[in-house]
Amino acid sequence: MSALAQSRAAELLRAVSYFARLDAAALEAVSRSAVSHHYDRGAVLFLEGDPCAGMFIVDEGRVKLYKLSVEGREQVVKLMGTGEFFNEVAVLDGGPNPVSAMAVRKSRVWVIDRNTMVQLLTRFPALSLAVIESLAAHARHLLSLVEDLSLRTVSARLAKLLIAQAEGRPEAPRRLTQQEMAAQLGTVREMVSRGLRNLEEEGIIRFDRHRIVILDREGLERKAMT
Amino acid sequence: MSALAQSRAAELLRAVSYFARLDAAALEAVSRSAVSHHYDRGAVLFLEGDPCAGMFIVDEGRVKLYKLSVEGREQVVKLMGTGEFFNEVAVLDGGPNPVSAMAVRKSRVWVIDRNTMVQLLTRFPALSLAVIESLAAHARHLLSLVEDLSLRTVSARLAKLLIAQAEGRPEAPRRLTQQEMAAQLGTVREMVSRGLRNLEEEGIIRFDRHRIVILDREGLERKAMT
DNA sequence: CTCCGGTTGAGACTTTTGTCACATACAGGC
DNA sequence: GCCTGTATGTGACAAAAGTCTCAACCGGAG
Repeated sequence: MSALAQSRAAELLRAVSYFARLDAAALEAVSRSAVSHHYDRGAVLFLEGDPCAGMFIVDEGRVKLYKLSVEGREQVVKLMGTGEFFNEVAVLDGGPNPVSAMAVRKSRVWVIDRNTMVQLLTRFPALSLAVIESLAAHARHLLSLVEDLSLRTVSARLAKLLIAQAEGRPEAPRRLTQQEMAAQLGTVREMVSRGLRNLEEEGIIRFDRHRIVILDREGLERKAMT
Repeated sequence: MSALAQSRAAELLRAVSYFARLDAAALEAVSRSAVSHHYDRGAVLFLEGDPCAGMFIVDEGRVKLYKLSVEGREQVVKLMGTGEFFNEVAVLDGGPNPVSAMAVRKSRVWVIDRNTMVQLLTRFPALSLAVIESLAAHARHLLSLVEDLSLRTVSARLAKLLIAQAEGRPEAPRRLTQQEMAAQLGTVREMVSRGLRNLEEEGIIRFDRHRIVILDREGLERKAMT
């Protein structure tokens, strides 16, 4: 938890996609306000319902935003990677954090407290545009999640996830455990296990020592729509 | 589809909550750009997947934003009333409309096409703040919808809906059909019928000639959390 | 008053999803 | 190689949600 050296901060921030269009003054102001935090895998950044924890920007690592049911089932809302904002909603409306956040691996983030962020937004209109873009992307993602949860079966959601994983990075085979997939799909591990088994029996996927190989992309896409 | 007389438009816009803080110049610019449309009950304003239909502001009436499954089941995403924005997401990211929109009763709306809206946003930073607020509210609502769909039973969602209806307007008894409730809850009419029946048997609600009366608010809230 | 469309109540049944309980299987650490 | 914690496969069930079908009800329009 240390203030960033100015030049270093500005340089890092420039790499953040949403900040790309900001002028030097704005960048400098943002970097002066940001505090860098570090979290180990599994560390909780903040909890849903707590007072606004401020604006977060991922520098490096991976953070999951999630909700828990009373019985302890987890729904992952979104995974945030380098250069992405999160918790804008609480910052902007002043309400409590709408979700919980946990590092899924060693991560470094910048935090800007709510008051500071609000001032920055009024001083630098270009920053507003950056936040608007981030919010719009967030909203579009949530709408698609609502559609999936309400109108698609678990197997269809699973097929979609496999497709997304595949095109996300053809190389970086960050393999998810079935438990992680289940949390993203809003179901339980067993359903994922059975879903994968079915896809394998139908010849749509194949397992190469625990890595999933897509044999029939067409078929998978067909599954994904229903 | 007619351009608004300037003074009238500005006056109406001033009543829109999100525009409350705008100065006269901004209001004037917005009103000059807005075109008023009228839709009868059941009319479709735009469809999901079509190219951005522009920014919409409800003047009067009620518009539902919804998604349809391939089998035709409907999930209502949000109901928009007087003074609320919608379709900001498509306007801001330039993508297709993320949902469909239909008037649930005779409605009048203002429409601002995407290019115009983008120009307005850069010219009037205060307008950006208004859009940000609207987006944040939208996102918070969607997060709660995701939570409900993924982590709550249909009966819990129903209980929540009854509570929301009750405090929405204690007087205006806009009564929903079971079909409409089902579409909001992401389920089918029969489930709503049974859910209501159960609540009645448990003495939590009562029917006063098709109007629902809450007898045990506590009990209802208990149902709503599980 | 009567007819008619939209709405509601209900039973029987199917499908989907989630739970429980174990048996393997696998990857490192030692 | 042997342990051990995590990850996975699976069957048997239980519960939740959805489908199908029909009867009954209700509130205007004519």
